[in-house]
Amino acid sequence: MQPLIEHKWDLSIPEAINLQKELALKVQVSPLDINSLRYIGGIDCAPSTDMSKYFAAAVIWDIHTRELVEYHIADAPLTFPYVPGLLSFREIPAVIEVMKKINKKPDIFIVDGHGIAHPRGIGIAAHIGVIFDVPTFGCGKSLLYGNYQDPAHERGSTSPLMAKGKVIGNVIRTRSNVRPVFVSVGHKVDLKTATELTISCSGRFRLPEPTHLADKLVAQKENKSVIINKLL
DNA sequence: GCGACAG
DNA sequence: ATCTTGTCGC
Repeated sequence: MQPLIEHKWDLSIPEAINLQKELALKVQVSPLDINSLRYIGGIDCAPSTDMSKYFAAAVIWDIHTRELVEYHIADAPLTFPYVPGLLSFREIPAVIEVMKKINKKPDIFIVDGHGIAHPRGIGIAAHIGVIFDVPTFGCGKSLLYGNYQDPAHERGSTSPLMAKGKVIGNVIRTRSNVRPVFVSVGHKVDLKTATELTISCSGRFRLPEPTHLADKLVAQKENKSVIINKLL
């Protein structure tokens, strides 16, 4: 897979913010039938120990068999600082590299991070969706933007994530009595479908299976040879 | 001006 | 993201 929209990544912070405002205009929130989704992509990233580069892991998980069908890892130089709201500029260069290795294009991608639940409406999940023009949504482990009431403690409970009087995502309890995850649309999908998919991909862990697997895979970054056994 | 602040 | 032990609970 290759990005359809290409732009510079070595930008100053003000330039990056302006680019986000432009790209935010291209974000599409549209209905997507959950029954048409079988191959679910999962993406997660992590910096190298020496902080000189960033690794990105991509997995493809079959929601029918509930098994991993493909996985890859890649890296790219780390050039951008961590600034809340500008995570895309640190991680997407590595994501572009793993995407190049994907053989079977997934029906949708779940990205570790936020979608439109972002100060300018374009978190990393939305940014990836826009430049690759594929369905994506974000599943973050903590809050970046918005307000919410804690959802009930039972698995499957949800509570709307709000900002400026609008619903920008859902806070979802994927496991009973465990901290919830923050789901927001990225591109070419609707919140209801993203929410239902998150719940149907979860159960064993706090994170939905695709993201959980990508998380475990990227954690093996520096030793990428002994991973196969431990992952399957 | 004072907090908040994905990974 | 990462530095970190034991411990509580399903």
